[in-house]
Amino acid sequence: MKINVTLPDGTVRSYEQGVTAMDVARSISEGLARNVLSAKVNGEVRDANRPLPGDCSIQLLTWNDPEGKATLWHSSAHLMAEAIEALYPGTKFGIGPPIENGFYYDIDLGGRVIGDGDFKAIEDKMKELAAHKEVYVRREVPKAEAIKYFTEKGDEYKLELIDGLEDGTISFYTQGNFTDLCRGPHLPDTSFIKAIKIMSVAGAYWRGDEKRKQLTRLYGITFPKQKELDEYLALLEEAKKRDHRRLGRELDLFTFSEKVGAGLPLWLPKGTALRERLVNFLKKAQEKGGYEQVVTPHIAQKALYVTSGHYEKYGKDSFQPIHTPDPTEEFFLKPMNCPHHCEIYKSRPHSYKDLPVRYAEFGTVYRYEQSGELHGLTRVRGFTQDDAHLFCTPDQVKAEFMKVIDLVLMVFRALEFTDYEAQVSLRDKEDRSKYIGSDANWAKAEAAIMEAAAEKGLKTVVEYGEAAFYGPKLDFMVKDALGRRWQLGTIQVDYNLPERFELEYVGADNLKHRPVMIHRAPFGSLERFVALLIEHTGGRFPLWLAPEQAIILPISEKFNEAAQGVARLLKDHDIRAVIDERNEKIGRKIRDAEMAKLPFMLVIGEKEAAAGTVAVRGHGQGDLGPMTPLQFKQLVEERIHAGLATL
RNA sequence: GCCUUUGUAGCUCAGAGGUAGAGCACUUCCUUGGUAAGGAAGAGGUCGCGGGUUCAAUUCCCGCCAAAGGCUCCA
Repeated sequence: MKINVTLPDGTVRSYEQGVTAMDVARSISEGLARNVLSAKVNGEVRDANRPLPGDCSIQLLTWNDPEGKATLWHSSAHLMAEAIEALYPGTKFGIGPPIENGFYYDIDLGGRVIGDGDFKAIEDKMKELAAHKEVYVRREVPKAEAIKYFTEKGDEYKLELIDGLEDGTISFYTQGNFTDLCRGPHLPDTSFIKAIKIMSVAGAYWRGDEKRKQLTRLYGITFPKQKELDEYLALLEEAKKRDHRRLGRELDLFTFSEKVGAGLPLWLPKGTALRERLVNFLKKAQEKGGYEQVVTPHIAQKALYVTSGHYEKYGKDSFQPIHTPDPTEEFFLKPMNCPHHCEIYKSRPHSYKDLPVRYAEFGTVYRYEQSGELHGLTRVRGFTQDDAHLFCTPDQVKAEFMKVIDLVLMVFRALEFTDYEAQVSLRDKEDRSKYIGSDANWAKAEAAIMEAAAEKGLKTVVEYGEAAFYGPKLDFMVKDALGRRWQLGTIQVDYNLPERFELEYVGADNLKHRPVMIHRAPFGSLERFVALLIEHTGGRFPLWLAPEQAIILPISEKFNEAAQGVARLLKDHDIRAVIDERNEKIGRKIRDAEMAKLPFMLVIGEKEAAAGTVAVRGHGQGDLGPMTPLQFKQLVEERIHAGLATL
């Protein structure tokens, strides 16, 4: 009996029944066989050494395929588990999947504590086992047998996992002395794993439930070549140089003080200048879009948040009430601007002719984030949202929503965030108790978001359980230097707060109607947005945003006066320039300016002073030649326009 | 909040049971120099905070605070 195997290029080869993907690889070339980690058979990723099911199309997977990487890492997780079992007998195992960069295994060490001092021993053991070229053996087992095996082993975690599986779909993989419940697929043998690094250890709740036991999660990464591990580690080091917490200090943008409090950023003058420029940029765009600025206080009475639902939802987990001499009064720091904006809307009657009404506020809010969650500027306890609330009639929702999408995308383009993901954040499928409002309202809101996103041709991913408690969201997610996803822009459709606040407008029928609210923030928060902007630009901000656009460098102190003249001239033309008047050589001044990532350096010495010019040098570009301050001003303007031309 | 790790000068870091060191930054002086670090001198630290052990703690132990990487959470 022969079977026909179709390769990705369309060629069909004939093999004996029982042939494996690895055999196919070997028949093509030995070199290929050495690199095959697993194979996609009729679209399903399987072990390379598993017999092919019959006539099929296959794609051999190597390190260059994401699924190939996942296979290596998944098998590495098993290898790590084997090493751990050898080093720490009695360890129980949770789950050990491959992830974006490497793999982890959740383990229960029965009271033993593992720290990074133990990593070397685990790595060494893994290397030793890998060198044994242990074969990964797949075996399909009946559920009863699987239960028996892990009952005898005393591993309640695996038993719980088996409990959720159907009989007939359960498989074990064994390599060396270690057997695991696993769907696979796996490598042919452990020798494919050449370079091994245990990265970190963390606590992780079993099944992601904080009410259940916290297991020890060990993160690791492996590669088929040592060189690739070295390169990966070097890449991580490079990424750390873009960390906004580091650049924020180096570029004098912001700081924190233990005395002020964790998660309460202090913006330094340069950071403030950057932030103000972002604010003004958006304000201008919003004015064009028919928004009106409003201002609301930082605190409000408890009753406001009882009405909005925030009190019930977050009251216990937020900053606690502010008291006054009157013991019956309780004020809260505002965690959101929307309740205040609802009250502004309510302050006067509205006709359908006035809608949509768009209230915008750069509103600073305070949320008591869990201490373990605080992270630089991306997760803080006091931050400013570029918030706005649009009150519209039901049939205006979609058009308004689409306009907001345009605004968010314009902002992202202006700041060169090309790598974002649009995420539709919906309710938790199981637990509806976390949300307010009727199913009908939620259905309407979800439909509005889906339709608007679709009509805008936006590629979206859907995430359940990510909605706000009052409505679904369209979130714009961006990754930081280390690949962590953060929500920046957000747009939310809300049928619920208008109900709670009893918002109304008079329709053409002279009857009262309920408006629909759209919450939206293109940046999300200034803090988080600036953090991501720092990481994406590496501190080399777009010219229009740079806190300082140029630094004037006198060749010697003799030319400080000439430099001041140039500085005045540039200032008159709205170019932000400073002077380095230090008693240093020009080479030193240039080096320091380059390190400070200043966009332009203007050198002024005898020649320039006489000719009324400056010698311009671009950051990372070298000498751009002499020009007059006015010519330089034109250069700056051209560069800014070129950068914003795509808007 | 939970797990692991860390906390020494403005920054990056070394150090040891007997009250501390380097480089850079800073100040002063010399130098007035043409495109990525000129030279010299000086100043600067309650070794995160609070307890405990000890003749003696910054070092060992405990608690707290803060930070890092995760988990959970995220209006």
